[in-house]
Parts: sequence; C-alpha cells; structure tokens
Amino acid sequence: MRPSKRDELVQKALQTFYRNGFHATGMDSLVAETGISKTSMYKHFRTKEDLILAVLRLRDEQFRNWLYRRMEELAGESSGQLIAMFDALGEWFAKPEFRGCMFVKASSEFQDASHPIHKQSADHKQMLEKHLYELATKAQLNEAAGLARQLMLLKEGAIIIAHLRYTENPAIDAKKAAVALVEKSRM
Amino acid sequence: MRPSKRDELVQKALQTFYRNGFHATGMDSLVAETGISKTSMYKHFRTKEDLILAVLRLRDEQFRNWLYRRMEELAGESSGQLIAMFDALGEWFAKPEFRGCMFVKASSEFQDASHPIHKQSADHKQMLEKHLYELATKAQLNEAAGLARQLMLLKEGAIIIAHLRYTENPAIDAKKAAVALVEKSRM
DNA sequence: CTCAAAGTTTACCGATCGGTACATATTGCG
DNA sequence: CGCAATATGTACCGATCGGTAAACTTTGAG
Repeated sequence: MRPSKRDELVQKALQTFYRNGFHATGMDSLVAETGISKTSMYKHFRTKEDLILAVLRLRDEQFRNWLYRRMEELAGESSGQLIAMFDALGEWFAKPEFRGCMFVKASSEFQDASHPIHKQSADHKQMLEKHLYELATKAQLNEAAGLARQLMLLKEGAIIIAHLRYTENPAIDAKKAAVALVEKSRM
Repeated sequence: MRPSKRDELVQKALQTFYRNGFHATGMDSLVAETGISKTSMYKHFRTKEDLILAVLRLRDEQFRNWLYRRMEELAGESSGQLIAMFDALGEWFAKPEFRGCMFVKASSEFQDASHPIHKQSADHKQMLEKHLYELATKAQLNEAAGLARQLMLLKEGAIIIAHLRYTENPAIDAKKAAVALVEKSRM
C-alpha cells in the first residue's frame, strides 16, 4: 500500500470519473483501466464512495493550486487577480479535456446535502470564495464579502455555460461583468 | 396510449429523476412508483433515454412558463423584469423541493455534446437567454446581447451556489450584481 | 535459509441494470 | 354478440452493479 500506487489509482479514477460521470463509471472499468485487480482496488479504498472522496480531494488540490497560481501569474495586484481569474477560466474552457466543474457534477449526482460527497463539493466552493474574499480585502474594495460572492456567481455561471457550449466565450462576458462589479466596489 | 396517462408517467418520472438523478434511478423503481407494469412503460417510451427526453421537454415547459410569468407579475417594465428574475429565483431556492437545475444535472450525467440530452439542455438555456435578450432590447438597453449573457451567468451561478447551500441567499447577491449591470447598460 | 504477514489474483456473490418474449385482459368495431 | 387489435402483466433475459471469500505470491524480519 505504497502512497504512490494509491495516488496513481486516484489520478486514473479522476480522469475517468471526469469524463464519464460517477454513477456511469463502474469499479470494474476502473480496475480494467488501471491493470490491477479488484481486490487490490478495494484494499486501497474500502468503498466506491471512499474512492470518489479521494478523487475530489485530489481535484480540489489540483484545481485550486492551478487557478491561484495562474491568477498570480496574470496579475500583480490583488484586484487585478480577481479579474484575471476569468482569463484563467477562459484558458481552462479552451482545453480539449474541459468538461465542466467536477464538483458541480459530484453534487448533482449526490444531491443529499448531508452526503459527504455533496459536503466536500460545497467545501471546495467555499474555499474558493474565501480566497476571493481575501483578495478583495487586500485590494481594499468595499463590501469585500458581497463582491467575492458575486464573482463566484459569475465564475460558476461561466463554467456551466462553457460546458453547455452553445455560446462563444462566457469567460469574456464574465470578465466584463467582473470588471464592472470591481469598479463599483472601488467607489 | 391516452396522452394523459403518458403525461402522468412523465410527471412522476420528472420528480424521481429530479430528486435522485438519472443514472441513479432505475426503470424498475419508476415502474414500481407509478404502479404500471414494465411492458406498459416501454410501450410509452421506447428507451430510458426517450423517457428522459420527454421529462426534459416537460421540465422546460414548466420552468420557462413559471419563470416568465413570475417575472411579469413582479415587474411591469422590461428592465424591471430582468431584475425581477432574481427575485423569482430566490422564491424557487426557498422551496423545499429545490434541488438545483435539472438541465445542469442532465448535462452533467450525459456529457457528450452530441448527446440528445446534452443538446436539449443547451437548448433550454439558449431559449432563456433569448428571452432575456428580447427584454433587454425592448428596454432599449445597450449591448442587449452581452447583457443577456451576463445575466445568464449570474442566474446559473446563483442556482449552483443555492444548490450547494453553503451561503445565505445567492439570489440577493445575483440581484445586486444584475442591478449594477443593467444600470451600466443604461448609460 | 524459515515462515508469517501483507499484497494480489481468480472466481464468485446476490442485487440490480435496461430491455423483452409471451400469455392474458381489455377495448372498439362489425 | 364475435373477434381482431390494442394495452397490460408475468416472468424472464444477459450484462453489469458494488463488493468479497479463499487461494496464491511476494516480501521482510530473525
């Protein structure tokens, strides 16, 4: 049960769950893809739910690390980073493997608010919002909390619309709206 | 094969799919709930996918009718109706049966953009956006198309966040942002 | 080396999946 | 009424679901 092996399984499972969905992906197919046996899989993860939770933990880490770093690379100032989030999202949307937000999918398939998978999805969003709040505070913007929540709405909306792929580039629309809201918070 | 019977099945299936998800709901349980036999069910709907498509058609009709009417009831002017959409959403979020957007769930579980269920979900959003666009045009707002897309982002984001239930009332945040964006379009 | 602990494999479990063949009621038309 | 067409119910299909018992292979300590 070396950690690297386990991580490898989680990484593989992440890709398959992200492409195919959670309920639609059977443990058998995951086992077939990774090459290990089913019993070994169940030694690493007691249940499918445990595996999904591990996948979401990895996804949370990967996504937040990537987004935060990209926001920093794209802008120096805190307020600029808030805006730059939408440029980063635009880059994500353009990637061929983009399939929407994994946590939205997870909370859609496990809807009960008390379900661990649902809670973990909510936690992910809450951590993102907190990061935006801290940036807004550092930028000395008015109503930092409300602004952070509004930017979250734009972000989530953009991801949904980008996934539905019926319109050009929702990241640009979201960015324009974000600029307007940030400007308003400066007054 | 009276239409009323079929509609009754679709209505029942809608509730179950909305509560439990699509893949997580088996045809057997739908059959058990409605009291009819499996063969009769498959006489009305050739496949599960057909049933889901019928469910989404009904949901589209119900939801758009309800939202459009509520927007009209809450505001007389076109620009006011755009804002009132977020009050209507707030009412929806407060209902005990609220479980997020059925079309987001559908497109999450059937991700392939070429899949009929995915396409129908995109169509639903596109029709909503068109309605917002027409209201924005009637209100003689600048950049009506862009504004409509931005309001859609706020709407979708609010539904996602409301479903995750970690924050107070996203409809209020969305409404404030919408007011700011509409005001900006007036200049 | 010995030998037990840990990890892995094969083969399988009952339950449920979407879907159907076939026999039985029910219906509308002459 | 007679009787075919239509709708329904029973019983079942192979495939797959999440998960496991038991045999086998590898490994590390003495």
